Amino acid sequence: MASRRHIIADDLRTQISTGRIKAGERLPSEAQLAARYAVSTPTLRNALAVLQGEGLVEKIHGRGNFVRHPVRRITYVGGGRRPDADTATDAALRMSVRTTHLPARGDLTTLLRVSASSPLIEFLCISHAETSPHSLARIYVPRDLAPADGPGESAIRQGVWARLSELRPPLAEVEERVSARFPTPREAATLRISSALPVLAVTRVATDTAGRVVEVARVVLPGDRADALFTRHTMSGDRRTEE
Amino acid sequence: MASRRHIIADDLRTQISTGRIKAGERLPSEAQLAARYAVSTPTLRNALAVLQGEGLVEKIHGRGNFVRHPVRRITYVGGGRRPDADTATDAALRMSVRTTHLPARGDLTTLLRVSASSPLIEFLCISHAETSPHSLARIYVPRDLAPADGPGESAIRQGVWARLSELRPPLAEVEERVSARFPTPREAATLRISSALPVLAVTRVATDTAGRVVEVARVVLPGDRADALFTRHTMSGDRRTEE
DNA sequence: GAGTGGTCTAGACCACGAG
DNA sequence: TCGTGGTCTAGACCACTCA
Repeated sequence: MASRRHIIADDLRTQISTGRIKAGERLPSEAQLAARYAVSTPTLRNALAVLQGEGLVEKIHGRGNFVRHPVRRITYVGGGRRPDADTATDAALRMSVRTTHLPARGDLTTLLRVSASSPLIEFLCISHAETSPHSLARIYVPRDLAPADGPGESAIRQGVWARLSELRPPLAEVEERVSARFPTPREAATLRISSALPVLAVTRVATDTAGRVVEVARVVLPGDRADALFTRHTMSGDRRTEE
Repeated sequence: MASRRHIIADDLRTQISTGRIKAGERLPSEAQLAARYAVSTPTLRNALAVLQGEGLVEKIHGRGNFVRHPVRRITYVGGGRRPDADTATDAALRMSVRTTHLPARGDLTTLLRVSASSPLIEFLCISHAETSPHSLARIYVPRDLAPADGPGESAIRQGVWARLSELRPPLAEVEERVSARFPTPREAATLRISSALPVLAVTRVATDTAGRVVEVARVVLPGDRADALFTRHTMSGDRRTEE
């Protein structure tokens, strides 16, 4: 029942958790490890894939396999009107934003409840922490809701979200659909992760009190270093609808 | 940039979406497909893994690869006090429940905020729809909150959740942490999915108005056929705490 | 038992990163 | 250039399903 990859993964896992291999250290090369465990390279790579999925090991092409620092987990906080995944703690993450004008098409027309070719603005946000990118968000807003084109990239960070929050009727509903899947080749390249590692994908639809969809966001987070957190406070006396 | 597996996956995907291969149909055997595309079996299997991850194809050991019916998606509804993942629509899913008494240990002590070895009850819930199992939930409740042992399995469905809902102070907070990861070998065997397919894992912590943790649930859903849905209604005039 | 997928082998060749 | 990981090959053998 226990396949070889799991036996090897278990062995390496205990070596990591007991500190025999320390965080940040490089593992021996895959060829060396394959020789040590007397398995072929694909099998050894499968064992490493298990550890990657657990967030214990990070592969870097051309350099080697590294033991991950266990702390580095991102938390996407749901239910809000945040532009992007935020770490709960440090705000010291750089974020790059690229703005694109485009017509509505495909799923977006359904989600935003607009007609095809309706003008949209896409904000493509990539946040980095330290060296590696770690979240990708594509945010779509009907163009008439977006701020004027003038201010340029730098103003977006405080600009768009503040305006959407304050100049518009408050949001009535935020709906977030979360799924676990593999990244598209495009997403894998952008996030610099293996396309064999699962990602957490969040599709967020925000509706204002008038029932208009004011924002659709597609957030992709690497599964090995991110969680999504949803909290619901039930006021006392508030009977939740049981349906 | 386009690897062979993706080229093959793209070809099969269009054959499926254009209806040349219909839902429910069996694909040719992997050996036949490998011969047709002139690749080795591992490469062809990688191509099928891509489609599996997209939820288009389901492998059944000893039988073949089948085109999935696109409708069959489960939705886990967050924020509630539901025992398990429910389909939004049909209640025609069988669920088996196994009850186990066990002492608190590991993460559970932290999550439930009880001391180690504190008595717990575990409800292991497996829900089936049609032929295949499609969700696994392990629910942990402090033993003094659980109903008397008497009623037996059959009463649990309406029993536990009704009691927890009504006999106790109402829940004050439900916190759900979602992650994308690979299943443990145990989970893969229970859900009858490949251990190479990502799952959506939800850890739900429910707290009552007295601040006591009354339930911890670990829900595992196959990523290729499940989403989690979280909805937040913001009352007009209700300024959400901006952190 | 025949046919299927699941795992593994022992290499090969290509792409990336660093000196 | 050299060592690294990324992808692929052409088989082998085992486990599962069904007749």
